[in-house]
This record gives sequence, structure tokens and C-alpha cells, in this order.
Amino acid sequence: MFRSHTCGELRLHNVGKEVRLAGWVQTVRKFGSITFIDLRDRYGVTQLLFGEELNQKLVENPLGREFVLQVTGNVTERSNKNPNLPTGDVEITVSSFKVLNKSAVPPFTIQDDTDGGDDLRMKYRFLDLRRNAVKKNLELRYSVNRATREYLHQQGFLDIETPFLIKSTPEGARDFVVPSRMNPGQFYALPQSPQTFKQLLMVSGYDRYYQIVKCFRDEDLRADRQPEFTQIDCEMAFVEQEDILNMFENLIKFIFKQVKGIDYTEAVERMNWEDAMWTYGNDKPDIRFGMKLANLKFPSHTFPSRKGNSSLIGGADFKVFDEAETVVAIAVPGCSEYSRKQTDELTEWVKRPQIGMKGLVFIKCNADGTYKSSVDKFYSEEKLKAIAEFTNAKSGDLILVLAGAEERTRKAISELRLEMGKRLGYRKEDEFKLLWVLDFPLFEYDEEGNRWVARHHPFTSPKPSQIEEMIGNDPVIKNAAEYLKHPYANIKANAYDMVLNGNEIGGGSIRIYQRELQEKMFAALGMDKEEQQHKFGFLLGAFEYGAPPHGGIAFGFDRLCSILGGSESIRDFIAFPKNNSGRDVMLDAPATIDDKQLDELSIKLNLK
RNA sequence: GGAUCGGUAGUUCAGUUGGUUAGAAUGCCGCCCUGUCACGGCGGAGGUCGCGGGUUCGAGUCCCGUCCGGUCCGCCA
Repeated sequence: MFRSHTCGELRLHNVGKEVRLAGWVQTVRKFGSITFIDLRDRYGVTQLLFGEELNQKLVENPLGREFVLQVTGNVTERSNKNPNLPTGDVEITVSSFKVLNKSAVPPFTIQDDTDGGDDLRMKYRFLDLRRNAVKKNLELRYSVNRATREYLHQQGFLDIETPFLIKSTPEGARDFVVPSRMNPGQFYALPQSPQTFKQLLMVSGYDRYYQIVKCFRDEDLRADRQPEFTQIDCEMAFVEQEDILNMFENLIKFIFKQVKGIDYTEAVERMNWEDAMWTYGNDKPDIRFGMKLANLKFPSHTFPSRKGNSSLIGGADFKVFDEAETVVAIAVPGCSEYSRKQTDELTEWVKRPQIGMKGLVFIKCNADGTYKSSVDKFYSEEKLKAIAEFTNAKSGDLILVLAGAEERTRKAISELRLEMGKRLGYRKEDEFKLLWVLDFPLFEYDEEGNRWVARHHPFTSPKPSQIEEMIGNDPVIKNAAEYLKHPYANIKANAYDMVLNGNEIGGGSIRIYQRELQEKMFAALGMDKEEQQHKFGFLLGAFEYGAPPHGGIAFGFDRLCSILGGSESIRDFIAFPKNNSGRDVMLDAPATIDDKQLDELSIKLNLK
């Protein structure tokens, strides 16, 4: 018997028993003739006591950190208990021990607050994974996985595997490709998602499908982006949008309950894409706090149904506002007493290249009812008061105003809102707020190619009321400068994103299931018939054999785990992640392959 | 593709205006210690200052290039 118990389970009621434990040496505390050793495994830490006799043996066989040890001994009650340890009431009085394996001195400490930097931890990831902090993330990941499977199984979903070696498709992210030895000069692509396969499964009649599946995208990385990542991929047939929203907000609520013990009973809020952009400047707003945007000035073709009040800022001869396409403000609660140093710091913050604004206008709504701003030269106290009212600022608030080109300015004010929300403590990691963002635009304008690209993906259906608008109009954009006036710019999609605390955790759509409409969509994206047939002939063909109406959604599994675990980085929730440059620093991958392998694949390198 | 921050002991970092033998903490090694659990005390070892070039009487420090890592923009349907 290797061990009778784990290092996490012994308690007072086990006192008197002879037990055998195995694990890693966490620390050695020597006191002349007795020694304490903390023995660690996946389940916890138990203190070992080596008495006088055995202590002599320890001198002969010194133990270091991370040695693998097997001990036999009696569970005894401690004279000095440790309340910080679940096993802290007992210790093992060791009667015999065996070193199962030695260990080199680890390059960093195996503790919650390790002294190792990220780079080193990734290189020695197998040691990093011994740390409790990482272990509990992987445990959380497993419980999210289990909850997902339990819920979807209850709902009658089938887990069906789809292939990893598939065909490269033109739209979307860059593909990872795999050369085919048996078909020289030809390549498989790794799936960016099982999208077309799950749609084919709907045609086949498997009307509730899911998969927790790896997907691959060859794009640059971020803290929350990995080249291979995991999705909860789902599809349903004979459904409309409402069915999907209900099914999957309940999935997330189920996960909350199972994983975090949270009863999320309230209805999930819903918001149009346009409202999200108007109110928060962002298609994935964090609605845990207010600080909504006050749109003082904006281009009318971007928000055709909105009315502004530009007279509030116009006519003051303030060029920055007069020449800006967009002027937008937020009222930051209780910050009117910010010092010059603090407002300067905020100005520097928005001027960073990542934000890219030229400056920041602020208006202090003083507690005594007066106003003080950085633009007092241009605006009277009365005008400032009117702006403050429009911004819904209360006395004691600090109004921050950004001005510039629509897209950049809206993005910047959104970032600024999130930053101020964070600084004021409105973004608590243990508070969760879900949101559906609906009615995304079907198309996005691609400036470079002067053409339309699918905002979600080319299988997304337009709103039924706008199908005619799409079929009846030529996709060609004659006047690039005024692309927003093209009928396609206003077509909305049957698409939806689920947003959690300002993070997109999932997105999906009701799909196109008729060949004619799918062909029109491909054509709108600039694909001629031949190309359509070559790239998606299998799907178009399948649509001719009784494809049912269907739709689905995919959740970013890694990201969902990281948010539930209160971390910004998904790397902490992946056992063996890649670094910023897409490298596995432990394996040192990717790596070159030898000439024989290249030759078998009929590949010649052309390195520049 | 671009911006930006960093690279000094095993590790995490400090290092002033360019000036003697590059420091601290922790880890490691040795000795002492019977109740510790961040044990304690005494002593010791440990450095290609990422790499290459330049300026200078003199470079960890300034300049140029390069490599590696972090963050962000572009990109990510």
C-alpha cells in the first residue's frame, strides 16, 4: 500500500491510527534533535514529526524541498495546534520513512505567493501546477466543465465530436495549417470553430448538439487570447432566437449555482447593440455601474434615430468641440475635488497611444453649486450648468469630456468609463451581472477592401424583415466615404452576445438555412459562384436536402473560467498555455523539423 | 506590422550626475537549537549587469543595433 490517506484528510478523530502518507516535502524545520516536515499533495498539507531516533536518520539522508517522501506513523494530537491548516490539529509521529525520489532545488518557491516571475513559472509549468493557486483554478475549470455537461445532458443535448483536420476557409481569422503527406502540396486547416459541422449535424437531425472543444486561430495573442482555446459549442434546430436566449442564460445561471453557489434569479438584461454603443460606447458594456455616456455631439448617420443637443456646446468658439465629429461625456461620481495633479494624470491617461486622444476636458460640479472647468474661457457658468444637467451630473461629480472622431472617441470614453469604474471600486470581482446584447449589424465595412465583411460570420441570418432589403440591393459600395448610407449598413442580424461584467463570454446567431439566401450572403461578401461552390459547396448542397431552421451559440470556456475565478488572464486557467509570442516555453515549441520530415511533406522552406 | 515597459546573484528587486571591491531580501550550503508552522541564531558560497558594437581616462548607468519577456494598438468572422 502506497498510502492510506491523503495529506489533506486527517483530523482529530483519526488520532491513534497508524497511517501511511506520500507526498512532496514543502518545508523542513529542524530543531536539533527533532524535525518538523510539511508534507504536501494535491489535497493538502500534513505536518510530520521526526523524533529523536529518526532525526538521526534524517541527518544521514538529508531531505530537501520537493523530495518525494513516503512515511508511516501514528496520528497524534498536536500540543501546539495550527488554526490556519485544515489538518492543523494533528500531526504524524513518524515511525519509518522512505525517500521515493530526490528533487533538485526548485527555481522558485512552491507557494501561493511564489517568488517566481511568469516567464520562469511557464518554463517550469509542471512545478507551477503544484502550487495551490494554480491548482484551484484547474479545479474550478473542471467544475465549470462538469456543470456545463450536466445541464446540457439534462436538456437532451448530444456531445458529438467533429474533426480537427479540415479545410481552410477564407473568412475570419488566419488558419493554422497542417501539411498532408499523402496529398503533396495540400494542407488541412485546424478549425477556428466547428461551425459548419454543427450546422450539418442540424441538417442530419441531431437537433441538440454540444461540444466542449478546442479551436485554433493563428492571430496575435493577448492576456485573454490563446492560439488554441476551448469553446462550449452549441447548436439547436427548430428554434428561434428567444429559445436560444432562454436555454443558454439558464446554462450560465446553472454554472453560477454549481460552481459559485450563486442564485442568479433575476432576469438577464437585454440591450440592443445600438443602445449599447449609444449608452456605453461599447458592444460589451459592464452594467454593474452607471456613468452612462452623455452624447453632446455625434454624426447623425451613425445614430439615425437619435437626437442630440449640440447647441449646448456650439456657438462658444471652442474649436476643439466645434471641429470634432463626436463630443461625449461621463459624470464621475464624487470626484469634483480632484486636484490639478489628478486631472493632469487623467489627461495623460487618455493621451497614451492605446487611447490616443489629444486631450481631456473636465468640469467640476462643486458641492456649493458652482462650476469650474478647464474651458471656463469658452463657457459661462450657466452653460456649464446646462451641460452638467444634460450629463446627469450631481453636485460633487467630475464631468469628463472627450472630443474627436466618432469611432476613436467613443472607444476612448468607454475605456475611460471602465477605468474610472475600476478606480472607484465599482467593478467588484465577486459581483456578476449578465447581459444579452442583441441586434448586431449583419455587415461591417472593410475599408481596405472597400467591401462588406460579416460581423459575426457568413452563416448568420438577417432579421426576417430585412431579408428583402438584402436580396433587393446590390452589395457594391460606390461611395466609400458614405458607406454608412448604403442599405446594407442598416441591416441587423439575428445575432446575440452574452456579456458578463464587461466581457464577451459567448456569441451566436440564428443561421441561414436556405441555399438561396446563403448564396446571396456569400455574394454580398464578394464571393462569386465558383468560389462559393469550391469553398462551401458541401454546405450549400446540404441545404438542399431539408435543412431545418437552426441556430446556436459558442461560449469562450477559458474566459468564462477566468472571470468566475476573478482573474484577468486566461493563462492561469489553462494547464499548459502559450506565451505572448505563441510559444510553449516549456517545450520550446514551435521548433524546426528535420530535412527528412520536410522532404516527406514535399515542403521547401523559403525563409526571409 | 506598430507602440511601450522591462532584462543586474538560484529567485524577486535596488543601484544617485558615468567614478574604489555591484548591494538587499529570500533561496542555497555549514554549525547551533525539543514545539515549529514566514521558526530562530551565527557563519559562508553565489554575478559574462541579456548579447554585440560605440562614446569616454573610466559604462550596470549614455548612444546604436540585436535577442528575449510583459502590456497594448492593428489583427482576432
